[in-house]
Amino acid sequence: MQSIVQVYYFCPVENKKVTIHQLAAKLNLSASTISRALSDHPRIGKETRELVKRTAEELNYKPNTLASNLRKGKGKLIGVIIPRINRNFFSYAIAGMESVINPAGYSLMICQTNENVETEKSSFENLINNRVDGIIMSVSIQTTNGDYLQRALKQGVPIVQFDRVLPNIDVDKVLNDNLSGAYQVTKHLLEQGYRNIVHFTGPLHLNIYADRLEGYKNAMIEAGIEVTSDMVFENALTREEGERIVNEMIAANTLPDAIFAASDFSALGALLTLKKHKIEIPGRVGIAGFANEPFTELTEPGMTSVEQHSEELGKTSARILIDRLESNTKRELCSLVSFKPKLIIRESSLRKK
Amino acid sequence: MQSIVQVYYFCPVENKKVTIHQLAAKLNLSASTISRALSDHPRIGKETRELVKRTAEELNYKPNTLASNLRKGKGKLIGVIIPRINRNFFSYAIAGMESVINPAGYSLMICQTNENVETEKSSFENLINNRVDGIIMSVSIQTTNGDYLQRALKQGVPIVQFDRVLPNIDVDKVLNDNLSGAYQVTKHLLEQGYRNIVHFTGPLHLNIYADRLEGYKNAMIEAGIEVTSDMVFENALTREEGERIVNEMIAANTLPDAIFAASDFSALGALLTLKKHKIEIPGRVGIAGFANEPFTELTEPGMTSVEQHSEELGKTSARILIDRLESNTKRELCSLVSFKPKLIIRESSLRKK
DNA sequence: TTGTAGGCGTTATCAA
DNA sequence: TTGATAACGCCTACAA
Repeated sequence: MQSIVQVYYFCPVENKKVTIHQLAAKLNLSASTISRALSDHPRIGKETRELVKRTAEELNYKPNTLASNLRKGKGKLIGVIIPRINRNFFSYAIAGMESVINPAGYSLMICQTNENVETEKSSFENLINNRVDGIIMSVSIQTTNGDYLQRALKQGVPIVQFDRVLPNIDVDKVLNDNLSGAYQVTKHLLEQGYRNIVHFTGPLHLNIYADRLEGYKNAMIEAGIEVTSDMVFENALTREEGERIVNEMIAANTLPDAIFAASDFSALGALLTLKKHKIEIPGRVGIAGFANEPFTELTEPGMTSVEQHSEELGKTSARILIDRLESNTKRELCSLVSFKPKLIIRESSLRKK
Repeated sequence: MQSIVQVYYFCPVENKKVTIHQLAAKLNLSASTISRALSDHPRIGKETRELVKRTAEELNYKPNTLASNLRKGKGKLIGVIIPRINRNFFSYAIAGMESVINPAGYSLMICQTNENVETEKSSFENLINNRVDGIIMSVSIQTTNGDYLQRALKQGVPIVQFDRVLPNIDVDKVLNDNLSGAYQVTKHLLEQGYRNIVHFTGPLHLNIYADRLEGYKNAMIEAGIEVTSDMVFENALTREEGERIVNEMIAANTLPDAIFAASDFSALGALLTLKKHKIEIPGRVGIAGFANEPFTELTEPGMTSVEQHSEELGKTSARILIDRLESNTKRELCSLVSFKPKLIIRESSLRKK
């Protein structure tokens, strides 16, 4: 990689800041009249309004949202905190939020934590200090408790948690039914004749991984299979971990019948490693992931996974928040919405054809 | 998909907003003293400062950034406008920006336009009205001119354009050398013995597609091959378009030797369609994309593409902007930085082994 | 229909 | 070291 730097001519700056007072002076009106004209207040002459708007345009007036929000006490702004914006699940969730929030006249302030709890806290503070109307969030992998949220809650800033949520905190929550998703996957694997099914999971303080583990266990127990601790791999979310674990299994000659990973990425690592070693999928080992990342459709064999309706989750989260913001009556209840995810069966787990 | 709704108990709100005046009253100090204490002003007693900070903590005081920014005239906030946050290129560019901007004490306000020029304009207005210190942006596919930027520029809000930039607008620019990237790809295909190479491209008013087309043409001409208009497909950026075009080629029996797509997605559509028809890649048709999306590594055969160093682009854009913000001397020049992208050769174009 | 006055929460200036 | 005052730009009673 190489970088070249060139320079060229520049457009000069006129540094005059136009306010409603400038407009007022120019038009021999009062600032309040300008304010009313610009905000389509009813009590104003039609001609005045148009004159003001025209002049504002000419002078390149830009309303100062800061001042306006400060004065009004609030400003149609919603904060979003998520672990990563480049995860399919989250980016579609954001698209869903936008589709609800923008038409309602709000804007979004998006923060990503990169799975870092300190970043999460400071983003949260930042949003609160910027006086957002509400916050929609999904916690990082490192986050174990929500004490830092409590104080904001008391201040009356509504929070909606989605997907990865914290226990013991009374806010609206929008979830996937991870237990059901994992149960569906595991049951499917069992139906395909796999018996010794292992599970790749993540930090179990996070609801999503705890629930997926639970769903897996439920299906196994239902099939009369005991789940022992050596069947559950806890730090197994990344492609690299998936590769590492499968390599170890191959070396130790302990390959299971099937792998159900709580992450598509570790499932990918497993799949690629098995392929590299010419181990047949789904014949010798079946594979299933979770989240239906776009690449699951492209691997060979295609990877069985679980679709989580992320856009719907985003929409619902946004609707609940806006509902709370716009209903003046203070409600005493929180809602808990849960979406049932959908098993997407592909060849990686289809032993019986 | 199904959704269940439940409700449960709720945590009540204490709706008292704490300001520096509350703190002042409580401590029998003046608001200015509180302000100074909280912002670590030098002219303040150590004990007072600690007392104030402790009390602020106790009362759950949150500084009002709006008020502070309004008063100070500015607020350590940088706006980012991009087409889509879930494109690998852009999400890594953002990661790069964050890595520079956060340590410098700024925050990011991220807006995605979904390739819609109206959304782009309103996001832009919104950022300006929120008095961001500067804006880093990449325009949408629909954007053909930057008139709406000019007025903001005159107001002195610095703008850095990256990747997809507009001509005739004097701002700092950070680019990929798309011409070089496309030239490298095409030359590589030629070296592999492909002759009849077609090009999938996008709207040619966008620098990135115009430049890639140019690079492709340069290499072809250099090899003594004339590029005729039927060799260039203009609306060919999506997977669906890639599929459609290749299907038509197959039906019309006009398959080329190789396809160089300006987008990995249309290259993917082409690749999958060829595979479906059992047309050999790279034997019968060679394929190359652009952007090195993660899936290019996973297709079979792996897809040749071009890595664009998006994180570096993001970092550089951020550095240039911050530099401009923090250098008090007004500079008369804009910089133009260009990164040379890197050809990533995979099997989809490797006819000679 | 328009103007006046005051304040949103903070900080900078000046004085004490 | 601290306090009083004014102002950032806007909005909203209230008065005219």
